[in-house]
Amino acid sequence: MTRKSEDAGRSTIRDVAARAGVSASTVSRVLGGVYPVSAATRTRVLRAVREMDYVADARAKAIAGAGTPTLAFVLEDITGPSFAHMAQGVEREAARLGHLCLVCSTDGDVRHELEFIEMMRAQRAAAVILVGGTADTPEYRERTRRIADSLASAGSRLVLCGRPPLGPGAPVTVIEYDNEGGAYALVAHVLTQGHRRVLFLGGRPDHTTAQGRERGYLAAHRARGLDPDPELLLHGDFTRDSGHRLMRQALERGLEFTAVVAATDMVAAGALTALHEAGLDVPGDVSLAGYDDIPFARDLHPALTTVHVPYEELGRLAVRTALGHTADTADEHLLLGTHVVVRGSVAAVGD
Amino acid sequence: MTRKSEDAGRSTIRDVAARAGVSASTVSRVLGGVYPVSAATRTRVLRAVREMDYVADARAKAIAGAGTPTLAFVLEDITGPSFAHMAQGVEREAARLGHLCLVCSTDGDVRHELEFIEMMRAQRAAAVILVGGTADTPEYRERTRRIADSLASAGSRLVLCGRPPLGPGAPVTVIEYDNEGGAYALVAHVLTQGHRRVLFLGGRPDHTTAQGRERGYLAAHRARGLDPDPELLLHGDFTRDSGHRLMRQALERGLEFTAVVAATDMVAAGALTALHEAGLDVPGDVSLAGYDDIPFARDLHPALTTVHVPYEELGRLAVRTALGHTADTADEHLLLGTHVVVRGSVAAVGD
DNA sequence: CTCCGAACGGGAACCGGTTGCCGTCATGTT
DNA sequence: AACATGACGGCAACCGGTTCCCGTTCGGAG
Repeated sequence: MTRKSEDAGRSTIRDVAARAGVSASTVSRVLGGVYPVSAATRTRVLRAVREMDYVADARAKAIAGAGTPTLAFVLEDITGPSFAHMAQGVEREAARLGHLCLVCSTDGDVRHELEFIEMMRAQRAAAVILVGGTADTPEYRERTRRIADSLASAGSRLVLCGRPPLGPGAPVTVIEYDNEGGAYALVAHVLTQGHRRVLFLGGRPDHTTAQGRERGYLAAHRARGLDPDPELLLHGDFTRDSGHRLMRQALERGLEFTAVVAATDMVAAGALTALHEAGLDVPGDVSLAGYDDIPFARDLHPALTTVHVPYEELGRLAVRTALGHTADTADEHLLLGTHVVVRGSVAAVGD
Repeated sequence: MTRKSEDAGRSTIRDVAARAGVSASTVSRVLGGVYPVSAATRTRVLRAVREMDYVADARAKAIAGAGTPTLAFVLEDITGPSFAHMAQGVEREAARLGHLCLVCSTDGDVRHELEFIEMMRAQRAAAVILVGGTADTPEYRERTRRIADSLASAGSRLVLCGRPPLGPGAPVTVIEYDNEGGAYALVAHVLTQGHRRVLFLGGRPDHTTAQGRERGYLAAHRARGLDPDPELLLHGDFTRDSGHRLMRQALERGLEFTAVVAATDMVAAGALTALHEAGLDVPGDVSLAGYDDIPFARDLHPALTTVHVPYEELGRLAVRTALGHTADTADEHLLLGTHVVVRGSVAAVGD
């Protein structure tokens, strides 16, 4: 057994110092950077470091004031394609800037979200990024605002990514994309094709993202002087299964419609399968549109007309603005644009 | 300005102690747990903690020997559906066990992977989980083995999740699923339907996952005394675009085949679109199968026959076994089973 | 009314780093 | 040859916690 030198990773800066025959401060200086150290000493120290396979403890560094800050993001479900793209944006930008990322999924449970944020505060994360929409209730706003204050006073910052602001005065950075505008444009496109009964497969009624898209759906109708049948406004969640179930129920109940707009591409995918199962042709018998422009949208048959959202960019921006600001920066709000991607799933009515 | 008490987050345990009129040790004891503290003192301390919104610095705790260990996972691309599910498994299990997760994507770049692992070592992560296959070269094995030793000697552990072992003696935990077996079963199913010229849309030739699936493809043929035409074995990567491109090229080159087996569902999705674009019917003109059973597979048209892989379970297991073992546990190797999911995209030949 | 032990709380050392301050030594000037 | 000067490197304090060890104080038993 070569225990002596093989007890590598456990070694401290003092062990390295001892082996190099210098003091701990000198090792720190050699590793740290700019302080003048003679070439001979530097060489000895570096050799010791290499031989012992020494890596400074990042946590000790952090506590001593050196060390790169960590940043954290909290999301509902990493397997959702749009979440995943935001996460990718966050992670890439953080990596580019040399920061580490902590990640937590909450499964949509507010209690988990709270716990995690507390942990992030304990970790002294430079910023906490909340990714994706949520149920918007008064309690939620009050709670989140308290968290924002708490983080701000600890020198950190809360970032809401794809989630609306909390109202004026909260120390929060918000990077959103235009749910309502995107849905408006999409539904306008569908109406332009002559459709008049457009089924909307929405999300949970209290979910901010779902609400925005629903508002767009309604606004597009009103702008043309139309008043959509309330029966055509269905609620579920953002999963593929929800789309499948809602669509099947709609067909069973004999609802009449010539087009379907789904709150997400996932929902649209499930709906599409339900339509196929019912023997209906898309877009021959009924048109279909989604929202998010996930990569898969092109591979549905027919390829899905949808709304493109710059998810990765959203994540990147969140990181950049979060790190660019200090505790007492005013609240900030960026709204990214979206655009309709026309593919084959929406046809003119009666074609 | 109520600066006095609002300078919350920045407060240390000594500040809290001062406000409660006790020593830092006492605060630590109240918060920490089991040491006997009188009810009166405890109350005073807890009130001070609440008033100051104090949270102990997790990094300081960690360095002092208390504190929950962190664990880290490194993957190629969080937006890949199968990676995302593994990530979800890792994250959920870690959360259940009260651990925090660091996450890094490498974009398939080995240099990034190395950098990140070094960072994880600096963070003194309890375990580093490498998620997903990789290019398997001698250098890779040697390098990874060095990393494994390095982590082991630092009291941490390397876990390979969905990636093959490094050879005997490396201090590594491996949780794999049976790529070859799954592909074998899938291709056997296709051959049973009477297909004899089966196009294989593979991944990168040096990628471990791709290799396993390719071996299964070959083995299934040989088991029936068949010798697949080498022309039918194509290489790309695991993306949707790769599947699309490969399929289109195959059609342009006039390759003859009655079925297509794709290395992943993503590849299959791209291939399906290319087949549709060429005016071919699936499974009428050509059968198609994928691998991974991502949620979307059901919503392709026709629904995709594929191989189900317990990705989330894989991630959970990785965490559990990683944390269950100490530095000098022998290397360990778990192989999870897979099974074929028959949907509509493979039909009997000549039907 | 002592004496003893348990319950409680404080001081100080320690975890593994960084950094301000100061002493030493070798050099370059005059 | 004496002196100023700057390059190096060590000591010790500090970051924010935990925990060992020891001194008080208080209660009950003898």
